This record gives sequence, structure tokens and C-alpha cells, in this order.
Amino acid sequence: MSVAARPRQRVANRKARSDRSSPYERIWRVVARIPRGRVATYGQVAELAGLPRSARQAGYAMHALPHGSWVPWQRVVNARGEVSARSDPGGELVQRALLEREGVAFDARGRIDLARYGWRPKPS
DNA sequence: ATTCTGACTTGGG
DNA sequence: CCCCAAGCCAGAA
Repeated sequence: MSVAARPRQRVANRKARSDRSSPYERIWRVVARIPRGRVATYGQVAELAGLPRSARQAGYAMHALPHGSWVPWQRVVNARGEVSARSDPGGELVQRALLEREGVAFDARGRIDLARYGWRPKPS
């Protein structure tokens, strides 16, 4: 019988992913680069992590962060420049407070001016 | 295995 | 400004 040929090299499935770390890890690493007093959107983070159009995954990765993580999750906001509502009521207030403490301003509608506080990593 | 549900974004009405 | 459909994909049920 010749059925034993079960290809164990799934590694080949990963396309040209020069980075073999998990999607979450890549996302976290990008978030870690956001400087103090700046914010990035979920979509932007996903894109920089090599996961285009996967904004939702960025949000999911934030949600999955272990408590007390070194990742500055508070610097990730939605495309409208506002702190996204989450399941844990009140969590948004914590995020807003952390950002304000870094010098990020919110307008009357609770939005951040991305033109001013948005993170623009240098192209090179 | 299949179905649902999200810390989302973008494009159209 | 609001509402809706698609695209994405990890976990939970």
C-alpha cells in the first residue's frame, strides 16, 4: 500500500511569507511601532502587517491581547478616528483616557483628528 | 464538520 | 449624515 505518503510539509503552503510568525504576532509588532501621542487605524495596522483588507483581524488581535501586555493597543482606533466600542462596557473610556494622557485630543464628537495625530511611518 | 459573531473598512445608495 | 453588502479570518458553540 502506498497511502502513507501524507505530505507533512505544510510549510510549503505558506506562500511567500518571508515572516513565519503568526498573523497576530505580526500585527502586535506593528502596533508596537506606533509612537506615543500618535494613533493608527485597524486597516492601516493590518496593511503594514502584510494582511491587506484584514482590518477586522487587527481588531481581533487587539481583543486577544493578554492582560498587561507591552503592546500599546490604545493607539489603534477606527477609520473615523474614534475609539471603537467593544464588548466590555467602559473599556473605551480607559482607552480614551490613556490617549489623552499621551497628548491626543478628542473633539466634541469624541473623534481624533487623524490628519494631525495619525501615525505616518516613513515610507522607506 | 458547519455556523455565528466580532475592538473593522470600503464603496454605493 | 445613515444604512447595507462584501471581504477577512480566528474562536466559540
